[in-house]
Amino acid sequence: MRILVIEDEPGIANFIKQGLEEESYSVDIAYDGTKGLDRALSGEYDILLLDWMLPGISGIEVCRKFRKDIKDTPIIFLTAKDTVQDTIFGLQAGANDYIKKPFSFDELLERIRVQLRPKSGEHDKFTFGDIILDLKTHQVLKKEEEIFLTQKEFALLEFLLRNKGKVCRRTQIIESVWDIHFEYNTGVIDVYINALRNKLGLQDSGAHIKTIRGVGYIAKEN
Amino acid sequence: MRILVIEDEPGIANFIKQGLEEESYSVDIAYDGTKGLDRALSGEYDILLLDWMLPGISGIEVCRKFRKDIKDTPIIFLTAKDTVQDTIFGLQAGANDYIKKPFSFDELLERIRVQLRPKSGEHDKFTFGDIILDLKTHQVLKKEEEIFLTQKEFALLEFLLRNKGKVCRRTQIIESVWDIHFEYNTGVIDVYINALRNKLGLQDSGAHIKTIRGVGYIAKEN
DNA sequence: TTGTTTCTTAAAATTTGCTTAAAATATTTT
DNA sequence: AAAATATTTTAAGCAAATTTTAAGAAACAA
Repeated sequence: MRILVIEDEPGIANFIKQGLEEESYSVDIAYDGTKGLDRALSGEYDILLLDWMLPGISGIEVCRKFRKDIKDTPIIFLTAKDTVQDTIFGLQAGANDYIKKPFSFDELLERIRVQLRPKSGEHDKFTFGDIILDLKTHQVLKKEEEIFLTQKEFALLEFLLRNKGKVCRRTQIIESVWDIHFEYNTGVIDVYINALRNKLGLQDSGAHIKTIRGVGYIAKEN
Repeated sequence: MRILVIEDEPGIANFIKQGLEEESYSVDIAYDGTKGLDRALSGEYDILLLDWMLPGISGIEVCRKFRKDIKDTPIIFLTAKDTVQDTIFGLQAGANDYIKKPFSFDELLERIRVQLRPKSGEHDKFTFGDIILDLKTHQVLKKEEEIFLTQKEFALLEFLLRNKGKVCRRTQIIESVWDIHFEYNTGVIDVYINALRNKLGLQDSGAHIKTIRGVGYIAKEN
């Protein structure tokens, strides 16, 4: 993931760069608006962190001009203190989020993750014991042999494996796999978990789907 | 952590409530602006989720009136679709953040965490002697090994550890963990404390749950 | 001691999940 | 278009785990 920081104060810029690199993002810095806009328009970045007050063109100008060309790269504004008004102009200019200085680094990280989340589908293969789920070919293999899963079964398994080792709450599952964002009272999840467990033959595979009562499920390797 | 959801659509409200409770927040719902404002002004909440369109007083009015009295409780607006303008009014009225409907539950969670973090160091891991409680994976570990706790056991331990070193009164416990806000005469707490002490094997762990007669319990490290 | 509070245990009540089968939808084939 | 097939969802009975109640034993304070 490539991040461009457009920020004139070297102290802040380097602080951000260093921190993000520790999180294994790849970070470039531009120290003024003009250079920043140029680099941003190269289109090689996944997200922009944009200071409000900049020499050259102001942050908001950069934002506006950038948005004319590139619509989908998220922009997060780094606004000074209390200027709600700035924030507002920023949002109107096409920013996706804003964060007030001084901010905690964790906060910045979470903002970035929120913006990056929908896009980041890095993996195209997941392993689970002796089972392999391949997103490209949309296949599930167990020791060379293919296990045929239906759409929903596949989607559910994919979700569980994206979160391997972490608890998948029922609400998360119903959101991600079934795309139901409000009320639900259904036992579908149970039925599909059951189907998965049967089809995958998990007994001897070094993996299992554990149920956590009252919460959800977790895909675990032994 | 107590959260008040002010939202007139029961479907959405309950969905949020359920999801947040799975994350072990304590959630109340108000179905219109007037009631919502009343409850919010009681000052017992750590964060407000506020719908824009409400019967009674509008969300923005609630926000404005609330901010006159209480400055520091974060407010997150749940705004409909694309109305940037609404967002902007919301921020001017004193909201801290906004999230567009329909939103993914994960995004809401991160927004909430971001708001809560600076205030009281919202952790996702707690330690207690040689025991680690992990909120993300919903696991309790003791020297690499997992200790399986039920929902209530987990919630109780979490509450004790959030208040590590501080006395937890029985009323507080029954309110936060069992969500009982009135009279109670039950021995559940005792039963669960007992279960915790047994399951956690606290003898040699450098930690213990001390009972304070007539008052409650306290989780202490030696 | 005496009365109160907490501990411990076991059983009752309740909730939650599993498993099936059948109903409702979608998709493919004829 | 109809029939056949496959997928997805609902529903219901059963099983199992969790939660709560209750009651006697133990610990504590006065």
